[in-house]
Amino acid sequence: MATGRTHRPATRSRGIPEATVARLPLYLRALTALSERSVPTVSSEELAAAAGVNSAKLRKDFSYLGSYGTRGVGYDVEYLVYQISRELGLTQDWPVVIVGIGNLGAALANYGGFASRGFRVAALIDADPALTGRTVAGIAVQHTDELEKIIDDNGVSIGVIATPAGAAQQVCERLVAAGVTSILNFAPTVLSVPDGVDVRKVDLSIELQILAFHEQRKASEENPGAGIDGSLPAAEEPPVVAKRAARNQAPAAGAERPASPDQGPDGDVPAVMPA
Amino acid sequence: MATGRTHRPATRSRGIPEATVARLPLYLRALTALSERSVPTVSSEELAAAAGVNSAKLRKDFSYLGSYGTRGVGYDVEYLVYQISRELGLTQDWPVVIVGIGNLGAALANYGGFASRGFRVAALIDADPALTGRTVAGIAVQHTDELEKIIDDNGVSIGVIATPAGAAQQVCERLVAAGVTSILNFAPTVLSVPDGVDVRKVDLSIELQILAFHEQRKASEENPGAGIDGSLPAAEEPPVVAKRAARNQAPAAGAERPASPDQGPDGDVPAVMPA
DNA sequence: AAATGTGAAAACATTCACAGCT
DNA sequence: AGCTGTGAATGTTTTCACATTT
Repeated sequence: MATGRTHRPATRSRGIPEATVARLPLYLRALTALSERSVPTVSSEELAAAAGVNSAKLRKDFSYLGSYGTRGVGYDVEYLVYQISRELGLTQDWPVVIVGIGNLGAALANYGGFASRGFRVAALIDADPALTGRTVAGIAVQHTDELEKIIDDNGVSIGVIATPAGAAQQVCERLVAAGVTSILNFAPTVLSVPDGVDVRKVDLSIELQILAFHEQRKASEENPGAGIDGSLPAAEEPPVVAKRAARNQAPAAGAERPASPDQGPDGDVPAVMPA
Repeated sequence: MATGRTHRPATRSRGIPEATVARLPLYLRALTALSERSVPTVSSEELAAAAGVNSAKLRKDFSYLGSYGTRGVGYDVEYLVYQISRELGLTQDWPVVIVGIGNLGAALANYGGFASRGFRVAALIDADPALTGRTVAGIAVQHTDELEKIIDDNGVSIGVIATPAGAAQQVCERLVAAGVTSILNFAPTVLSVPDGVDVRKVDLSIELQILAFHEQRKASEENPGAGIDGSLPAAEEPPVVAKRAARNQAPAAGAERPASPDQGPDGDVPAVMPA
């Protein structure tokens, strides 16, 4: 998932495994919930259950942070909340800009989780002049022209891209040039960035496709033999396959594609993007 | 059980590694773009670059699907598009329901990538009576009461949850009871589901927190001195390490020794939710 | 000559199982 | 007695490097 792997051991093995880092937010959320209920301590077993992992993994994860538990007792909730927050860098406030205020960008701006927990939406940016000045989630949308100034004025180092795919790379470059070094990309495109810049990607259609894969497998497990086209082209000639043997109900309006067997790049539906 | 007895080599054996499955959509997108430009063949090197991975990994991934390339030449773009689509189950049409039509749900409904590529939004569902009947992305929002009927009538097996966190588990249970076996969860909560049900999670604030972790590390690399050095003490620490972002800083609760759970609520907000 | 497909090695991640602390 | 912290074992993923095929 994480793109851009530019981390070196440098000195001491100060490196927490990436897989562990990815779970820390999960633990933090579970701990925060416990904290709100004034639960003073929690065992690895309980916390693991709340976070949806197993306890051995959790203990191993925590062991990379240090020894923050008490044998025979468990972990002090408040203390652990603080330690993990610190490890994640959430004890400081991160100003964030969101570029692309379409449906998705607006949803992100309204997302409560942003405002809490160390992140602050410093600005909303969009290329559409019709949007600038309008207010979304209590924040005025500013025009793309201002991008560099906004980044600079606010000391922004984290940017969120929620533009159409076609605009993403360009926006990315401007963000990076202006000083942003971490990007959360919602546009369905691969961003190329210089070393030292981190990119994380959230891609709806990829998630759905992964689900479809497993769903299909479930189906064929119950009903083997119903597979599509069992014939295995044992590496024959790569023919211009007549694709999509539509065997299902009619798709919604015009998502069909003409599969002319003779030639033609025939539009495979473009990788569309978020609004 | 069952499964596992592979007759012959060469063919796809059961069990494509999960890491590979997660990359197939990426390859598919890159291939689709090539297809649109009428590029007939592509090498592992080129395709890997377009997908943002390295070529050895790509070849290994493809080797799990079968031998679809031609040595000395590369891969036939159209053919590979078809093979990967088939493997992912995209040669059939998957009806999907979206539950929770707030900001996020609406954004998802409008997301173009949904309609294309084998997915079809079969229904939008929300608990708010004020919304039902209203149209979003050309689809009428229906009330939660209809959930079971909708699932059943449309043969839905994939559900998307975009409700507030508090409602997610309940919605999940109803979806599962009605026959849904794959869930894409946008609510920031851990869903518990019976065996056989797949859940994937998309969590904005987790992604941001992971970025913050790396961002923090970058900052302390340039500006050692006030870093997070794990071997040392907890207690206070001079926040505001970042080069940029010298804005506010967060709470920073006491967190001395793990002992007194007396105080706690430092106005820590709940794990908020979308919509 | 060019590029795939794949064993084998290396790196990384998870799980086990228990010694050691409270 | 209970629960953490961690080496060792196991499993998974990535990378290497090259024989094989066109």
